[in-house]
Parts: sequence; C-alpha cells; structure tokens
Amino acid sequence: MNLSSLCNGFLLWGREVYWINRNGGSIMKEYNPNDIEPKWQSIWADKQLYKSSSNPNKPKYYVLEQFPYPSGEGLHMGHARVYTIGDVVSRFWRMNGRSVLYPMGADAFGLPAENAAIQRGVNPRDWTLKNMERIKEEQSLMGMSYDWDRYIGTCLPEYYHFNQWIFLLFYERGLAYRKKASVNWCPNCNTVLANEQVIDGLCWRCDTEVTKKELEQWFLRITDYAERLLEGLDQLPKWPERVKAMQRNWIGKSTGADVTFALPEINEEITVFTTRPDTLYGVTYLVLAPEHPLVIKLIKGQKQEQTILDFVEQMKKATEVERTAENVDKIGYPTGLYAIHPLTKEKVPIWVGNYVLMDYGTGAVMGVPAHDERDFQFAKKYQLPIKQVIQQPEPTEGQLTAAYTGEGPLIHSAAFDGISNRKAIQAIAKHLEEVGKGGETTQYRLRDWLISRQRYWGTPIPIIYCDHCGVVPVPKEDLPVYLPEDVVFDGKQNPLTTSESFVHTTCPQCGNQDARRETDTMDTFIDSSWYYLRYIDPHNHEKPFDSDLVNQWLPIDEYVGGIEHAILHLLYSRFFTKVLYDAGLVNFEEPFTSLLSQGMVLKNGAKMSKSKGNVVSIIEASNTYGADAARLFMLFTAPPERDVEWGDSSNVEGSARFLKRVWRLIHDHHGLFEGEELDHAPLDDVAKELRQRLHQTIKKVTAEIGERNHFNTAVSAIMELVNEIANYPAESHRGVLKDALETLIILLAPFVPHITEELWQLTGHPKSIHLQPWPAYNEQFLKNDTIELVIQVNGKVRGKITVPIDLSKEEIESQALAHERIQELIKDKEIVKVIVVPARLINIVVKA
RNA sequence: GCCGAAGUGGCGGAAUUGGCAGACGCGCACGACUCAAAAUCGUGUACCUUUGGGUGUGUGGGUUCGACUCCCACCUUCGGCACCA
Repeated sequence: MNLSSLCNGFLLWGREVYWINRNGGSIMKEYNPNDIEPKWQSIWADKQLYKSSSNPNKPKYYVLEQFPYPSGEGLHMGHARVYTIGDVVSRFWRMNGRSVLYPMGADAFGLPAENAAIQRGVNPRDWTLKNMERIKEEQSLMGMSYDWDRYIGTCLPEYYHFNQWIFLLFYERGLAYRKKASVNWCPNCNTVLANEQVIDGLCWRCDTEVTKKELEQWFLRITDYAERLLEGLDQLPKWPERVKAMQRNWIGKSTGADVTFALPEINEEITVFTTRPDTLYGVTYLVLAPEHPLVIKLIKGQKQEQTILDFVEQMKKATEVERTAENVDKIGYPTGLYAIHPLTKEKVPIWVGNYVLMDYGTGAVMGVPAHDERDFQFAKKYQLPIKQVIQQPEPTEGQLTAAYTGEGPLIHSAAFDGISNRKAIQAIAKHLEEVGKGGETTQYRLRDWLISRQRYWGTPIPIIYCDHCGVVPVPKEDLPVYLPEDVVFDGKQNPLTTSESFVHTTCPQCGNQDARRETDTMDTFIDSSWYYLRYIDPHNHEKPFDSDLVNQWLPIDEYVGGIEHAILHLLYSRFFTKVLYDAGLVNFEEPFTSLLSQGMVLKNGAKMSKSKGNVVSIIEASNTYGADAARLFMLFTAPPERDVEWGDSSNVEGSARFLKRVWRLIHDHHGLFEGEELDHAPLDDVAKELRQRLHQTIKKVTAEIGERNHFNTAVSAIMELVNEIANYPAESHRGVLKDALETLIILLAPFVPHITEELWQLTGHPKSIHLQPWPAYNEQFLKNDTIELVIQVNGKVRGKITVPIDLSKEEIESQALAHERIQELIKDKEIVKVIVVPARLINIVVKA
C-alpha cells in the first residue's frame, strides 16, 4: 500500500488527511484531542454508527446507566464515570458480536424545574427541555455511543401518558389506594415524601427536617410484594452484597407471633406482635402506641384522661427525629384498664408509651421486663413487676439488675416449664393458635409507597372525584391527562390547584359536570421505575411497550449506577417489574441481572457539589485533557466500585501522557502502514516474545472487561504491551510488530474511542474501528518453550532455573538440587522433602 | 446492638485456583537531550541491613512444605438498619 492508496481510504471518510514524517525530519502531527474528538463525534453521529437493532442471529446485550436529571448545572465527572463504564461495556460487547442495546434518556420531572419557575418565572418545560439538550451535548462530548433514536424524556406527554396507564393498571389490580394517614411532610419542598425519601429524619433532596401531617394520599401496595422482593434478592448473584443487604434491611422481615389480649370491660381486644412468644408467661404489662385507635376509648372517663390526651397530641406533632432519637427517654402513662393474659388469665395493666410505634407491627407490645432491655428500663422507671420465665445459667441473687436475653429452659410457664426457650417460641405460638389467641406471623418494616406529591412538575394522577360516583379512574382511552399551562407559580400552593380548566371536569361515569380532578402529581420515582422498558419501544402510542420486544431484550445485562439508589430506585423498579410480571406484560421478575454500583468521583476528598464549589464539569475536563484522557483516568485509577479522587492534575495527566505515547509509537512505525514489504522469515526469540505478550494481553483484557468489569487491570495490561512494543528492536521481525500495533489500537478502542479511531484511520483502515471484531488470542502463542521456575528452601526464594516446559518432575527436582547456590545452602542439612509444583516452583524442605 | 464492605509502599492500586507480595500508574531522586526550561527518553524507588541476609499485606493465634488468599478470635474505617417489640 502506498501513500496515495492510504489517502483513498481517508477520502472514504470524506476527510483530507496528510501524513507528516517524523523520522524524515519534519514535525510529527501532534496528538490534539480538541481537534480529533469533535471531528469523530460528528462523523459517528452522521453515520449513525451506534444505532441498535435486534438481530436474531446475534445474542443480545442490554447495557444501561441510570439516566440523569437534567438540572441547570450540567454534568460533572461523577456522571461521566458512570457513562464511561457503560460505554466501555457496550463497545466491548458490540465488538464481540453482540446485538447491543445502549440507550439514554432524561429523568426530566422534578422539583428544580418548578423552583426555577417560581424564582425566575421561566416555564418549567422550556427550562427542562433546554437542559436536556445541553446534557445530551455533554454526553456526546465524552464520546458515548448511545443510540439516540431511543431517547426518552419522562416529562413529555408521550412518556407520562404511560405512567398514568401503569398507575391505572395498579389501581385495577388493587395495588393503588387512597388513605388518610400521618405522612412525612417536607416544609421546604412543600410536599409529602415516601419513607424511602426520608434519610435520618431529613428530606432526601434538601436536608430539611421532615414533619408529620395528617393527609389523604395515594399509596402503592409495595408491602404486598415484601416477601417476593426479599426472596428475589437470592436470585441476583451479580448484585453487590452491600446493595442486597441494604434492601434486606429496608424490607426488615421478622418472624414471631401475634398474641391477643381480651379487654372484657369494654368488650375489645388488643393484639400485640412479638418475636419472643417464649416469654409470654413473663408479660407484666402491655403498652400501646399513642396513636393506637383504642387509646381514646380506653382512657374515657379515667383519671388520667386529659394528661394522656395531651401526651398523644404531643407525640403526633413530634418529628421523626424527636420521636426516635437514641437518647429520648421512655415515657408512659397507665390507662387504668387491664387486659386478660390469654394463657394465665391474669390481669395485665395497659399503658400508653412513646416508645411504641403505630406503624410497625400492631402498634401494641407486650412488656416482658425480665427478658427485654427496653421493657426492663420501662418497668424499672415505673415500678412495674418483673417476672422471670427463662432460667439463667447462674441465677442472680435478689433483684435483677438487667434483662436476661440469653437462652435457657422455661420456668414459671405452666405446661411449658423445662423446655428450651428456642423450642418454646414455636410451641407457644402453636398453642396460641389452638386456643384462638393468635399464632405465628411475620412482620415487615417496609411500608406502602406514598406517591402523591403536591407539586406541578410531575405526572398528574389520572383520578377524578365525583360527588355521585366517588373516586373514578380516568378511562385509559382518555389518557394522557395533560399538565395544564394556565397555572400560578407562587411557591405557596400546588400550582395545579390554580388551573380551573384542569381541576374542573366531567365525571366519566355519570357525566356530572362538577367533578374535580386529583391535583397531586406522582412521585418522580414512578418515572424511573419502568423507563428501561420504554427504551425498547420508545415511540409506541398505544401502550407502554410491546411485550414481545421487551421480553427479547430484557432483563438488563449490566446496569450501572450509584449506590444512592440502593434502596429507592432499585427497590421500586423491582416492585414494578413484579407487578408487570403478574399482569402478564413481561416474562421476567427481576429487571437487572447484573448491577455495577460505581464509586464517586471526589474532588479534595469530597463528593462534587455546587455548594462545596468543587465541581469538575465534563466540559472543563474534556477541554483541559480531552475526553479520552479523562475516560482513561477514571477507568484506570481504581476498580469501578471504589471512589476515585480527581485530585491534582498529575493523575489525569498520566493518562494523557500514555495516550501521547501510543500516538507517537504508531507514528514512529508509520512505514509499516505505508506499504512496507514485510519479511516472512521465521520468528526469532524477540519476535516470539512480543507475539506471546500480545496474545497474553488479548486474553487478559478480554477477561477483565468481559468477565470481571476490572477495567483498571485491563488498562494496565495494555500499558505493559505498549512498554514491550516500545522496547522491541527496530531490526527485529516487522510483521509481528505490525500485528501488535494494530491489535493494540483495537484493544484500546472501547476505552478511548476517539484517538483509536484517528489512529485506525491513519494506519490505513477505511472502516471505523468501532465496527472491528474483537481480536482472538491463540492458545498456542501463549506458551513458551521454556519456563522459569523458582527454587525455594523452606519456603524462601533462593534461586531460579529455566527449564523446558515439558520437563518431568523428577528432572526438575534433580536440576533444582544441582543448582549451585542451592547446593551451598543445603549441604549440611537433611532434606525432608521436595515439593515440585509444575510451572510454578520447587520447594526444598530441610532440617538443620 | 444487628447486617454488609474494606484494611497491602509516600499515593491510586495489582496479585483470577493457596505457590516469586507490591504488576501498572502517580509522585520522588538521579542521569541523557537542551544555552535553559518544558516535553521526551533512561535508571532507581517497601522497610531494615554488618550486603550474608532479615522483616513485611490491620492485630493475635491456627492449618499448610508454602497464607494478602483458608480457619478462629479481635481491632479500625466506611455504609445500611435500629426504642422495629
């Protein structure tokens, strides 16, 4: 191939390229990322290089990153890291012959747009759409290979139409319901929050302390799926253990028993939940949560009525923090009434106490001070009786000083005396069931998902209230319920309530013209609970997606995202998928087969944030170092799940330096790609070594990306190859060198797509490198004729020998023993034994 | 308290099955090139040392010919849950 034919190749790309010969004395064309990166980005876009289509002849691979919220601030390197990881994976599998789906979108509903409307009078839609465009540009700047034809924005009616559709599906299936409840209220965001969105008593978005409010709200019955959400985790071996642990904690399963105590005086019953039915005979009192519905009835006409009512009111107003902080004292009041113990028929006093929570279990607990720390404290404080029912190994003299929570045989427990408390847990629960006073049961910490939000920029809940018909769902054919434009943003009220044209409507059931629309919108986590399904069929106007298509592509093979969604988004998505499965719309129960939870990109040891002023934007990084160097740095510096420190510039410069080195290496050998006549002589030892290194590198890089997601070690293997090529003597076999250089460029392509595309073109290849098949290694070239073995004496390395690869154990042993230095070391000693590990080492065990 | 993850040079990290600890990179030092600097290239870089060697992967034990890797106990850091009955 001569220079003009090379240029022909370049002309296919529609670009004029010239070659400058460094060795010839003129200046080598410098590696300038700001030059080549935008060029290739626009060529890739024009050629639609990354358009995906399902090809029945190829196995599919669906790789996805959590889509961004299009804020006004644009994207920083934390975002870039997520996308880079996904991009490497998608490019790798594309080159490995998979039909890859790699889409992107925007999680476009949310409060900041609305706050911008309130503060600056902008239209939330225009503001959001503008940001979406900007973020797409920034993602393209990093060289991401998304299939933009599948782009979705959740704030568009084409999308939120199907949020409403799915909401109605939940409603039909009895999984969406309205109830009046004490809910979490963020006074800063002016809206309610789901339990998952309250972090340590603070709003997940703005860190404002969350208060309680009594409101009628919409919930999704995620608790119906608690057990399946828990069990499903066991089917996810490719999820990080910590994410699964977090979900397990959140679901919070505990097994125990319900116990029913009768209240003959007022003809009622109190049911308590306990994990320790074995201590039932040690109950000396009951405690109700202040919010327990029976409290009012119990205290009616009692001495303490007013005191307790005041206490209950105070508790209802308290924030989560005030109520549950660790140093909060236990406070209780006796109601004056007694319940009947279901087995002993003894009278047990009923108290109301701050430490009992209404929304866990039954809102009532039994007090067993002898065997429970909290009950012990409470009983001591209020001088309640303490009754031991489990025998301690060494009984304490006189009064107990602490609860005994260990194991032991039961005492003072009637027929159950003498049996171990472990066995008694089940025995007593079973007995309760027989006598109709309770029985084994399971409780979950998980609570139903509150999805109503008193905000504008979200999906309207498709419900109409009619004075005649009550709650009426909007018929599916009337969807979407559009967000109205004639609203007032004053920050004081839900803007939707200010749109008369929206609120005032006709009842679809009876035609009543005085019906009202629901003015709350949906939690934006609804949007992200199924968006990964919409990418499959993004332009479907009839339904959310075509089930056959979705079943072809899903589940997602690799899902990349931050740990901050370990519970929220990932739990909700799993819930949605299970509901859609039950509805027969998808044929899988878990949407994400493999989860890659990447670490943060830190700057000065802290997460990048606007308030800390330590944000490194994508634009800044790509201008300063180039997207390729920035990508390479983040991939190389640590495995993906760890945090990386963007730090001082030297780290990123190291990556840029490596790219320059590769650039020069290729240019130094440009003759190879300009029609140099290659010799066909047999390979000498140096050439064989390079070939071996090359094939080792292919093997290593393939496994590190394809099997382990260890991009850092993949990059370091490529660096080693570069070092070896750089040391390869100019006079040695040229064909091997050419092969090594070309393969090097291909191996680097998923990591640094721009520079490799440029170099691929410069080395005379007319078609994009990103359409190249991934190189295969040859097992035969991995091996050497000889191998170096380590000789140890008593486990310490004392020498080395090089032997033919197929030398027998016996011969290896005799050669090792014959080794000069080894002889010296073992000459006065008795050889106890000699261990020969083929292809590794010889260990000679000696005694002095 | 319960659950989970992690502890390796000055730094980021590597060691995939129990087999040469510290690959690769950053930083640093010295050298080459240069009037000089940058860039680049080369050499060195765990610690101690009497230059024979000794020590070393959070700590203490154990298994093994051999342990960063397996077992037991513990310490520290980070994360989740937590008056959850």
